[in-house]
Amino acid sequence: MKRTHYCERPRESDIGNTVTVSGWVANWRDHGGLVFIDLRDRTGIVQVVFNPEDSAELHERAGRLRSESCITVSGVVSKRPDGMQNPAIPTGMVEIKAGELLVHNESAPPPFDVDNPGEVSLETRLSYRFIDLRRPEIFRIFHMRHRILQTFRRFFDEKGFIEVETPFLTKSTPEGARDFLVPGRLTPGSFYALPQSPQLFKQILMVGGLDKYFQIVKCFRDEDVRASRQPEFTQLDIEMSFVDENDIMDIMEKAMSLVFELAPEKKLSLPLPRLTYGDAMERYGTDAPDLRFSMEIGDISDIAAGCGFRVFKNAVEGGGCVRGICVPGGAAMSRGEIDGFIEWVKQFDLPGLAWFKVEDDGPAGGVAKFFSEGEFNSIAERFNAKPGSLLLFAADMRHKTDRALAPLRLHVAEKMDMIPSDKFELCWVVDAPAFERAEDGRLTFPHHPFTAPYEEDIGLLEERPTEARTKSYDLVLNGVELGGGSVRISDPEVQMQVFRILGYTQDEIEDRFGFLMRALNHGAPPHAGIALGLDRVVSKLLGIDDIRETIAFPKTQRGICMLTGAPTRVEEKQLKELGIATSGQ
RNA sequence: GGGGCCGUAGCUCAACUUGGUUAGAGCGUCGGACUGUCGAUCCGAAGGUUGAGGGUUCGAGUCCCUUCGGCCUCGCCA
Repeated sequence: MKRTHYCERPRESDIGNTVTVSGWVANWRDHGGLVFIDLRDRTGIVQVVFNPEDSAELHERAGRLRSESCITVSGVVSKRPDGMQNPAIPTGMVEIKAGELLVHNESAPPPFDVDNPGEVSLETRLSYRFIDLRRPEIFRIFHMRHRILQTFRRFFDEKGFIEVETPFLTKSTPEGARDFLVPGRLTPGSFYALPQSPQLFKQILMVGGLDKYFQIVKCFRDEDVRASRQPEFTQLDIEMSFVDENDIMDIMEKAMSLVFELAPEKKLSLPLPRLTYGDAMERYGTDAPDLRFSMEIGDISDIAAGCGFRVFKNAVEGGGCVRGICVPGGAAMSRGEIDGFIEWVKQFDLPGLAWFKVEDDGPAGGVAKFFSEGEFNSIAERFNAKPGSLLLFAADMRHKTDRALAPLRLHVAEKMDMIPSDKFELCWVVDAPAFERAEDGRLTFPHHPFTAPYEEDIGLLEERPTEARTKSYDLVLNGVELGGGSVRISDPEVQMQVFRILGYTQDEIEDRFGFLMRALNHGAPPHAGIALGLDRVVSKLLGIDDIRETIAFPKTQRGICMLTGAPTRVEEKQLKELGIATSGQ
């Protein structure tokens, strides 16, 4: 008995035809006489009727069927009796009168109800992912993921890109995220690392003349798991030769607009807005701004410097700043709600917030009394604050004010219901600096050390490294970084200079990046590229917050696969072979 | 590494203010009835090391400590 139709297919036009359907028992209703089986496959549900008058033997076997058993049934598609139709399902006008039944595999009682899962914990669902995946809404996620991947593949193929696979067993790079290591059996004491991204390989492919490369590829980073982060995740990786930053942004925008057509309610307007990294940091306090609402961060350090409020004055005199947001309608908030915000920002290591309300006759409450009328007017003007607004200020070093204000802006907006949930604000954040000063004073990089600075900023690299801008671009959607890229350094002198500024010795450069330096000395073309976090693209397009929902077999917060239990201990023999000793535990 | 929430039947939850007899409910499961249901209905039953271990107490699901696991978050994520 071979399947002829998917469960959702039989309709009134099929009445009288014999069909064979396969699937899982979604529900069973035994009336003593009639037995009804709702049969489910990935397309939907169809009702099968077993009538003892047709076959007593078949009816008896059907009566023993239970949820989630896997069966194949054939029978005649029949019109349901009047009044017995079910308009809730597409096949609800018909039913299959069973003539033959094949039970492939009975199911033990499922740990949760597939069609009414309620609020089953992710833990349980992932342990029984094979049951969870039978749910129509879960199938829809993976079908969408498939379509997004196929859309990208088709698009880049049509544009002349070549998909090339790069190695998973590769070289550890101590900078960046922590590596997953794989011991090399033939080279005891040596380790491969799983790639954090195929970055250097794709650059080498450009030097090799591939010209246009793409890959949909797993990347691995051994950092703490979050709802938006998995230790292994999928990137859409792109690299092109003889192009500049605009070419990459242009082609990516076209690809994204195609993908967005898969969710027709989410329209994109092209070209996407671009804002500079400096602008984003100034106005939103983050390099991944959420543009669905305004409530931009304002800076009143100049006014605060001369005001009578010691906390503000001291902050500015100590090299810090005073920055804040203006909450329209926030003056209606109670003292308790405002105190709630003050408590909330403490998780970002900010001591608190200063605040006052703007009323018809001037400032009120909080720190209002410390400001002259002139100072108040300047502040109100800067924020364009209307009566009824609430002003919230953070006074501290710039990196600390912004670390708190950026999430506070989102937090308040959510509380005030200012975020239109159907809006999709995609933008580019460009021109990130080549270097950033870490809190311990060391130089790091916002992107990676292969990012090309603007020619006119190369002179700044040595003297004022944090002011040198790069030809970089991050793609940001509703406050989430979907991906980023840059024009790469193709001049070996510049690359060497960047490594030296980062403090690498000649030996270290040769040891870690010797192959790159050699490539850059053998006819490297100008090249640029980008990588997108596909799990995030998929979840955003589906309106899902947790990327685990879009990954077939994701890891838990401790990096454990609930299905297999990995990672697990291995046999002593295996370790010995690899020359590895574990330290106790 | 830090902070927080959670863990009770297969699943989702309850057991209160203040520790008190035999830890309950819905769904599911099992048995029975039923020829038009579709989250079927009705009758009945089984099902618990309250995540684990220790402590306080006459008495612990409840309080304390440790531990395991899940989730959120800061740090981390070139």
